[in-house]
Amino acid sequence: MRFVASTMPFLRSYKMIDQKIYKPNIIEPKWQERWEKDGIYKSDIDKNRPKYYALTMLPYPSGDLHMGHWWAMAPSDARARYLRMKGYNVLFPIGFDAFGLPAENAAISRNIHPRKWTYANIEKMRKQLRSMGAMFDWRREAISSDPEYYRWTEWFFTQLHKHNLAYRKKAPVDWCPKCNTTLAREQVWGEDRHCERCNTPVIKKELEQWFFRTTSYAEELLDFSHLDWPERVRLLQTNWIGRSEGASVIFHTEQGDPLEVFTTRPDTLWGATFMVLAPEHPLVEKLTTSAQEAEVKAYIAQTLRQSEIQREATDKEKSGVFTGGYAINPVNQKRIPVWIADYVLMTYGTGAIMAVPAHDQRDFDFAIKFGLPILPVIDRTDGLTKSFVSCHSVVDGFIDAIEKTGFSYEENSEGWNFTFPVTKTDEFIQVIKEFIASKGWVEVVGSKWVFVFENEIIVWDSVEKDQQILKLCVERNADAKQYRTLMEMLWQRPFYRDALYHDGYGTMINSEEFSGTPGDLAKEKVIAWLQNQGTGKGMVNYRLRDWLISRQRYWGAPIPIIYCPEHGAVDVPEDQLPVLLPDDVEWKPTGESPLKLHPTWKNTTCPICGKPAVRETDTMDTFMCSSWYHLRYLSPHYDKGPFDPREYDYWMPVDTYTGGIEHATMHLIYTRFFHKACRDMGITKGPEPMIQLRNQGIILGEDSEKMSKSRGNVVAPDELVARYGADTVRAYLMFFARWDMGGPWSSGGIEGASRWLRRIWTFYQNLPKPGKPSIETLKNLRRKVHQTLKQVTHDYESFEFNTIISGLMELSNEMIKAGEAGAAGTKEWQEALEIFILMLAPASPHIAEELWSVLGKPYSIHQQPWPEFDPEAIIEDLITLVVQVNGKVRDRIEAPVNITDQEAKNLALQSNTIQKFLEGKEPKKVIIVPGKLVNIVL
RNA sequence: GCCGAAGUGGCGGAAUUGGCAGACGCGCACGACUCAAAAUCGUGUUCCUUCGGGAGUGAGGGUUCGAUUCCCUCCUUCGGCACCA
Repeated sequence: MRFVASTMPFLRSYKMIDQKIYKPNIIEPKWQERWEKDGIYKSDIDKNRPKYYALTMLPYPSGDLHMGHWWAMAPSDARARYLRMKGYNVLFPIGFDAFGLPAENAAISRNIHPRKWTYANIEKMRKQLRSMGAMFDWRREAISSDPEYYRWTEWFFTQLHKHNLAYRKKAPVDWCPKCNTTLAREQVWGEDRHCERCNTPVIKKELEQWFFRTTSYAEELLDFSHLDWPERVRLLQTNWIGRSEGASVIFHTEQGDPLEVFTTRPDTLWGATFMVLAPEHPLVEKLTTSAQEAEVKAYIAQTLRQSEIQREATDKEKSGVFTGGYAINPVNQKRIPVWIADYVLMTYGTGAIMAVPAHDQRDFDFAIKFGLPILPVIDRTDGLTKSFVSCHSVVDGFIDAIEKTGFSYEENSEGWNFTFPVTKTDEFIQVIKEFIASKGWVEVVGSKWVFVFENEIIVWDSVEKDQQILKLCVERNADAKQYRTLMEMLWQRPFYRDALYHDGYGTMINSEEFSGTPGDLAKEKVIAWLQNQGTGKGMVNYRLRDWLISRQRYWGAPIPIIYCPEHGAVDVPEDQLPVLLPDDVEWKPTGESPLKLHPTWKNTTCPICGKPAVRETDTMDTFMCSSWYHLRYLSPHYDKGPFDPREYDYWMPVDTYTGGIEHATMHLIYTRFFHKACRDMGITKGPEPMIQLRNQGIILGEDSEKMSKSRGNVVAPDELVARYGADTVRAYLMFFARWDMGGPWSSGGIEGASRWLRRIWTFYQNLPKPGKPSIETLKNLRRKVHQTLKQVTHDYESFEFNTIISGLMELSNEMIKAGEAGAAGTKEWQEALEIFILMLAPASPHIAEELWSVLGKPYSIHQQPWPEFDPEAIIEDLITLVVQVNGKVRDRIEAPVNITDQEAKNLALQSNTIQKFLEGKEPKKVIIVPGKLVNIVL
């Protein structure tokens, strides 16, 4: 009895038994029953009408329909209803994504069977869904945990396996210790790599698991040309798939083993001064010399341990060890050391890299830390050139001389910092040469790399020169002894830092015959050359991984595989599908599938040889179920295949798919992969499963935080429906925010929507008496009606639900005013009454049906055609001519709509208000926007 | 760090193409009805003002007769990715 005070109007209305008071709790169930009985929302194949498949993401049966479901579904339903009125044969189905962990967790904590828990929840949610008054065709309801459904989930697995798109491999996989199962990469979130469902940090486990070859479709998944999807989702998917173009280059170890690397920068090959392998790389053992063995083994052990306890995100410091082994750089035959480091991942590329420290930030950090040689091989594109001149390096008179030549500098206690364009380098060196002290040197860095000594000028253009120059420096200043490379020495001077490293595409330098190749051609030229030499080739790499689908849980579709000692992994024959889940299992979380611990379930015989064999005991990721539910809706009870091909040919593809953005890199990639794989197996047709996608935003609690039970900010739709009625909740949800944005809930706002519907109700129940309206009144009324119709039609097409309701609110305000002005009883009046209710029908279907019948119109409003606006009617005959002086609005003049520019100008100049602002001056210029505005420039 | 989106009254938000900023609603104030309250209806509501006006769409600059809208720089918030070679 929380709402005693506010339910008062309803309570009173019961007592008064007054038909004229709006009672949504009476009319809503009444119409829902009638619609159900008459079957007005049955969607059957009808080749005479254009089809429209409107799909909303299916809910998980958690047991409660929350505000997010309403926010996602109610406006989608309104739009589906609008399309139906537009003449489409609309399919708007519903079902349940009914497999999954929460059911099993409930079983563990409350000792209820997952099936019982799930189906009780479904029953409850069906009731809640019905209260929404949506046009779901319940005959097409599909539940993924029904054997008649998962029979086909298993069947799809078998098909994928037969076509080599499903495979089994041992791999380090992400494991959630709380959910006691493996997770797909997409289900691991955040910096601390936690489980998407329960937030527990995941650990790595080495397990034999089933995968789908999503990577085979990486390139095609990047093609969105057949899709009308939000840019945001396309971008998320594009980044997730992570295409990078480059080359595969084959290095060789000194012992002669090929060592393949992937690089996006083949143009930097001459700057590859060392190599780094992932600690798990197969060649590590062979490369490691006995002297380095202990260190290497310790490092490998450390990284393995680290990956289990999670690498600290704060620990960005590079680590690694030298193997003692060397490789040969194939472009210049130079011998370069091979290291191992955990910044190279075994799971990307080949698990080995060529390190180009001068042009890759990570390699640079690594080289600086371990004193490895760094050689710039790409010219800077910004021409940044720097030189620090110590006062000990030059003799008296230097600074006067350099000033005379026009160089500017910053002075500090040690000397002078120069920054100048690369074109002035020679001039700079000339002056330095003249004033260089015998125990000094001066270096130029950035766009040129030159060291000036008393007797010679040395250009730093090779790794050999690095050491040679360093030696000369040490001779002059013993402090330099501590540095292993020139770059390490230069790095100590903060002034230089921004000039030492860059990763831009500039002209190649220090690269033998390729030196001088411009940056925009460098990559392709080197790739062509590598290909010619047989040492490499162009290659594309993707960040996307294959989809790990094994789950060590009970409540999912079993993976239909039998392991035979003789024949290996054998598919369960199609006529034996589905592999049914046993009912009697132990829930205790052990880290093994409960199916594995069942005493008999896994024992079977090999379909090939008939000898004893065991079943796969893992179940499938539930994203597998949701990858094809849009197909099961077409014929949920069909038993000759996953779907009835006649239904498929009529309804597919999905025309509009609505749901949350959180699925961008999970469900929405999986379902596209699934469709394309099925297409290649001859099961589905067309390039894509869902043509148009629109995402709703998220509704937050009133405190602007995510709704959650623990926060106590959950707004329950059931309570709102009981208090205000579904029509009000629907209208308010459409009104209160942009659908694609969402935002914090406002309990005050819904009162506004409630008032509005009550006002409409009262208005239609007590229509004003006919009067003597002016022609103007009627014309204005009709204009407003048709303008609103045009706008609302447009807004339904483009998912702008909030302006649909505000437009209808405006119109209803106008209609009330027109009624007061005596418009009742005219044909314009009647038209307004009807069109308004027709436009309201998709948003608030029950009140619309009731008021439609009050108008004496035939049942059902939801089978009426959407009205067409009259282009003649929307034309204004008076415009407000805005008159500006110097861009500021100074006057507004009513003028006929067809006013000429000259007339508009005259009218503006004649206005008394404007005269005042002109102050007798002659306008310099008059800008006229026809029918809108005059701007007088003084 | 990289990529992306968004910043408009007290609040949610509106503004077809660069052309009247703040539609519609909430809230608030005042008034009507009422013994009273609720509900309902009406009026007002960006800020400042010397009542002439002036300022104003995160901040600063630019293009333009004219910028919430286009361009540049920056700030804040949110989302995604994060040693991806």
